[in-house]
Amino acid sequence: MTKSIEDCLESIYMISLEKRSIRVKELSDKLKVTKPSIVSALKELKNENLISQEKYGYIELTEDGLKEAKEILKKHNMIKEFLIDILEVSEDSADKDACQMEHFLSSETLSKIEEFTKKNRGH
Amino acid sequence: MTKSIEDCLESIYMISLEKRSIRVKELSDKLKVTKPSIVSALKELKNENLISQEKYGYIELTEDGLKEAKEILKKHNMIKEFLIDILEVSEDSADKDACQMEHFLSSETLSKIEEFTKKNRGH
DNA sequence: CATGAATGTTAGTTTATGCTAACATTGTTA
DNA sequence: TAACAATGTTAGCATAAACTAACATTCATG
Repeated sequence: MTKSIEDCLESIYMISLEKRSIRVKELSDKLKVTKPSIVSALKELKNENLISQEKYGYIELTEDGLKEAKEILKKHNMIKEFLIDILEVSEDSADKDACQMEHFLSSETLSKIEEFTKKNRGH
Repeated sequence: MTKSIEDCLESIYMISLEKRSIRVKELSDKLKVTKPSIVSALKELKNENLISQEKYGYIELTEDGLKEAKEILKKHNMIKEFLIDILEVSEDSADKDACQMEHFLSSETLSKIEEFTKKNRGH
């Protein structure tokens, strides 16, 4: 799965935590890309059976999609927590940077970040 | 300047620290991309007057290119140092991850990383 | 010094990610 | 309920970054 498609799945899940219906427009606003860009990401997510959507209808996560999205968000939040709690980065920058880092950081660095945060949070 | 072009400039500088002559082949080996990919990056670097190269000849940094390259490498090393000294990531992963992070990290996160390393190195 | 190996270049293709313009559908409201 | 606003879709284009295949040049050595 590519970065843009993963971002889209992640956003679908994040929105789904607050409201039942998810629309192209909301994703387009959240991710700050145009609606056609969202539509093409959705097409791929449908191909991979991670979401379902009737034409012109609402977007829903499948069971697989939900599982995948949870993992992505978990990683995102882990990095964000590190940036905010350890490095004292502002929430905005932390969110933006975590959104990039989540896509390529080595598993080694990822686990070192997690470990470091556990040990040093609150110091 | 895009990521791939910046990577190329950075590698030219790194190689230049060890030997006088820099060739397409060395860059292609170092960056693990094919020679045509290097050639197209070099073309852009020439356009921006950051390097000079005669056809089929050696690659040299211009004054501007040297300045730019030094800044890029400084950033790279700063991130790498953080990953190694603070998070205790292996050199290989640190190098690989720093090479990605250097391209998009917010200036805020960058300066927080630098600050944190200064304060905590050796603890 | 001729030839083959190494290196450099060009042209063209592919994939990822974005965009705009044009059009289709749906929803709202005067 | 007709018309317009909002939303969704399609088609086509642009750029970045990679690739392969084919070809050009240079170098090294038999």
